[in-house]
Amino acid sequence: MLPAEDLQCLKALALRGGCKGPLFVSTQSIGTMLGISQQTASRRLKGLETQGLITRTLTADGQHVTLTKHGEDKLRREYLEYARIFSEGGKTYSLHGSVVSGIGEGKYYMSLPEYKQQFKTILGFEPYPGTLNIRLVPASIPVRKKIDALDWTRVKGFSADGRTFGDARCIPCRIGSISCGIVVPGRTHYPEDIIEVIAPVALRRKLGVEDSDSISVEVGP
Amino acid sequence: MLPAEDLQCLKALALRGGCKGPLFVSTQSIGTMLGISQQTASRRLKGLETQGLITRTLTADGQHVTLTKHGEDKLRREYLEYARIFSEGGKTYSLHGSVVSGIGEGKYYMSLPEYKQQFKTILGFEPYPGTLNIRLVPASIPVRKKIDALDWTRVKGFSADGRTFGDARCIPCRIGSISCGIVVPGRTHYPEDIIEVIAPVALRRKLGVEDSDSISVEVGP
DNA sequence: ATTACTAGTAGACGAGTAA
DNA sequence: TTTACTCGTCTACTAGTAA
Repeated sequence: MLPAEDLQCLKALALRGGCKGPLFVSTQSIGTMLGISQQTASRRLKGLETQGLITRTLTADGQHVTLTKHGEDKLRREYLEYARIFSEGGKTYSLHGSVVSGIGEGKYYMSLPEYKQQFKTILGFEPYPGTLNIRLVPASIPVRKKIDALDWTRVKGFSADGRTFGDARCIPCRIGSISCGIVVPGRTHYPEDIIEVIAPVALRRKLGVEDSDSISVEVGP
Repeated sequence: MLPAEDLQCLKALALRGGCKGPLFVSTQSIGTMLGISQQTASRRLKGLETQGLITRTLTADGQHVTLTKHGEDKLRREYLEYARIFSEGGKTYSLHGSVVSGIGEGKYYMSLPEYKQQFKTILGFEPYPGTLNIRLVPASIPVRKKIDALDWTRVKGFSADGRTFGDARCIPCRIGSISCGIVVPGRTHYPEDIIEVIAPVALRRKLGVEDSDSISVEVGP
């Protein structure tokens, strides 16, 4: 396999136009570009030439470097791998954790018609009055943070009975084949390792889970 | 800047799904994947964690690795650079060389109406009877080879006066702002450092060049 | 100015091994 | 099984310098 430093150097050359025509560089400029010494840059270029990834013609004040077809192919393969990371795969995120008990607040909020109606619009189902609280495993916390950057829908707050109910946000998700939603209260400082899931059915019963059972939630298209 | 080996490791993790959820790996498996030892793989992962590019949770029989937002951003930046290399830039190739004299064959062939008509169809102009021969600088030869892979149009051979005239191929190009074409005879073994350019005008006169003057040709959309 | 050699050295590597 | 420590080796780096 092509060593990582060689790939880095090859990419830098391509980025400066080394695929499209002879690129005038010096080992000094390459060195500065990659944060290595002039001598190391010299060795790097010689190595790339030996591997048939570039061709060089030395002049008195530098050298003309061009990527060969082989060199360009190596980069294209790399490019396709990055494309696989970001484009393909459908961007479905998985959260893993275990069922925990909330303090029953979720149940109360989900019974309020003002919230209920909004969730129906956002998620396409009328939520069962109750939430399933899940404590994420530590490894899922960074994933949860990335999910934060996705398209959440705002749930508007309201006033009723002389009380103020705050904003929240919601995103669709799935547990197994059940369409659910993750709900996060608006302003309150919410623990980052807990998520609250709502669904059209009583999840605990439907899934046959109880506290400390492990569970997975899928988010994304 | 992120060391090349760290980037390589981060990419490998992302490729296995480390962006989308906790990825179960062992330092051994990472080592095998990257062609390094278990110990080095361990160091690599610890390093990535220290830099805030991944989070890890160790278990008895391996570890769960997840890319952080920061780590994913690093890769996305890299991806965009590759995209710049391959998508952007219009894929205009530059060939550099110096004017040389041919043996007058080009002039003869370009005067034959059967060829003339085909070039008019392909290039959109009636070629001046004569070709400009260019000897490429060594650095341009790999570029020429890449151009070989582009869309050439076949020029059909024919028989006339009891002689057979062979196939050729042709691709549009530009010298300065003049629309030209590169012509390569079909079967004959043609020197790889020489190209023949045809144009609607007498190029030597129009450009004011003579033998050994240097010249650039642009190929591509 | 360049490239790239030699020399000396710092740091990365893998083997062995503990936890 | 794992992870990751120590340790000895050797690679790969930079400085100096020739061409």
